[in-house]
Amino acid sequence: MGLEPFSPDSTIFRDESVLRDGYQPARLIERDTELEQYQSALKPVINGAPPKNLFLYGQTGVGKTLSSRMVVERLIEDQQNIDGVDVQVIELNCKSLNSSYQVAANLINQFRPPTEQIKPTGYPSGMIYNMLFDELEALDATHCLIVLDEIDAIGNDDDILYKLPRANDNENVEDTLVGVIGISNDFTFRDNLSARVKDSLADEEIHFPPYDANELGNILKQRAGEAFHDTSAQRLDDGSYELQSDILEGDVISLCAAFAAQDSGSARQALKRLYKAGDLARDEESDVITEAHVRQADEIVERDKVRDELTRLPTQSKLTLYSLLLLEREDETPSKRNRIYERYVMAAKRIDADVRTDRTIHDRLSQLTLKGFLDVDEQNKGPKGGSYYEYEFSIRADLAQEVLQEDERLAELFATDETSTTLDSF
DNA sequence: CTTCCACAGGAAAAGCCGGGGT
DNA sequence: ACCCCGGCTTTTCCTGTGGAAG
Repeated sequence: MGLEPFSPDSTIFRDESVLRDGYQPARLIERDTELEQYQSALKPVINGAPPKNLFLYGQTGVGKTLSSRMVVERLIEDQQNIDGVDVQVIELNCKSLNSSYQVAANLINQFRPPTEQIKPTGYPSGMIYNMLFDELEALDATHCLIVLDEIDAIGNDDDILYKLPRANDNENVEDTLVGVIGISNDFTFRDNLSARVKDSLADEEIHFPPYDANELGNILKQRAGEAFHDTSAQRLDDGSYELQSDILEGDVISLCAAFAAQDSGSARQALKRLYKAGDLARDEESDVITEAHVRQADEIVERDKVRDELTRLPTQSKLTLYSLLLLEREDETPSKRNRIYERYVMAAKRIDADVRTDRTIHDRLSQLTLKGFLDVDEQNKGPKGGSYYEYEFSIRADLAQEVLQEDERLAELFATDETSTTLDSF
């Protein structure tokens, strides 16, 4: 087959990395209140006082990590001109760390040179904290701020969130003033923290609300100005942006913003759509990004997201979906729980999975509905039928089938299914 | 210091049943 | 009177921990 030669873009993207995750814009917009709050919460540090412990929370893609990084950078820069204050900051993403122990071990390794790294397991839990305290004590600094991103990953084991904020009070560390900044996507995480942690960790809480369509629009304009050819963004006095572009058709930005606002209020989601729309235009060798590209991009992004969530579902939920898929094929949807359960039992037996009771499957169905995969319709026919729910797919059935087929355990259901359609012998 | 086991605590599942709307 | 929803309680299962034993 003939390959097209690679050649750099001349029409759409000037610098597409601007639209990627992790790009740090020169200016973080639409988060003024939060930045201000954050900065003022760190003021004690500059005055040489013990730092406050902070807790930042809000959904993904609302600027928590970026805000934190910017404020911290600014702090480090400014403190250089101030005598008697020397701040060190260490940042740790706790995403794949699910215990206090692992967080502590990783922190220690961040302090140590590569030759003196410790193993991530094996030490008594008391010792690991002492090692961490020793490292903090030995720091050549007056303050140490520890930023723990995605801290909700550590789950219920919140020991370290008690020990670190209290390190000074308990005289574990005396020469360095320690402050903890926790960042979390999970609203319930804070509530589930033990009382002693809640007390010590959250001197101040900063809430990051989702962006509205207008705010997302400005963020997109700001980035678009850098990302695309023949496009420039101008910041106005009121903080909003004005865009001039030969690449982006009129409603492209506001449409991306609207889709993302409706979906989650996440800047990441909005940027993804814009990026994807640009991709589509490039693939078509179009000179402009049109509204149609955005609609198509939205569908793709949305589809990928659903796909992702579906893949992660436990086997029992997938079996439940499979049952509904069978009914859909037989034109029996919407369908009530009993009918779904019949199919479920057969399917579960066939792949040798545990067969749950109908009560449990009922719960699964509610969950799936809550997640937006299914739609439910309440029926009530009185004495000659009673009341019950009818379920049907809210997502496209072929997408569900696609994902289910990829599941190892469910694969054989489809394998036999292709050759003989004996399943509807009931 | 490792390995093994027992135990606890929590989460998922099962079981129970009153209620709601027609 | 029909039917099953959904809250509540009980049971079972699972995982992680700490302590004892090798």
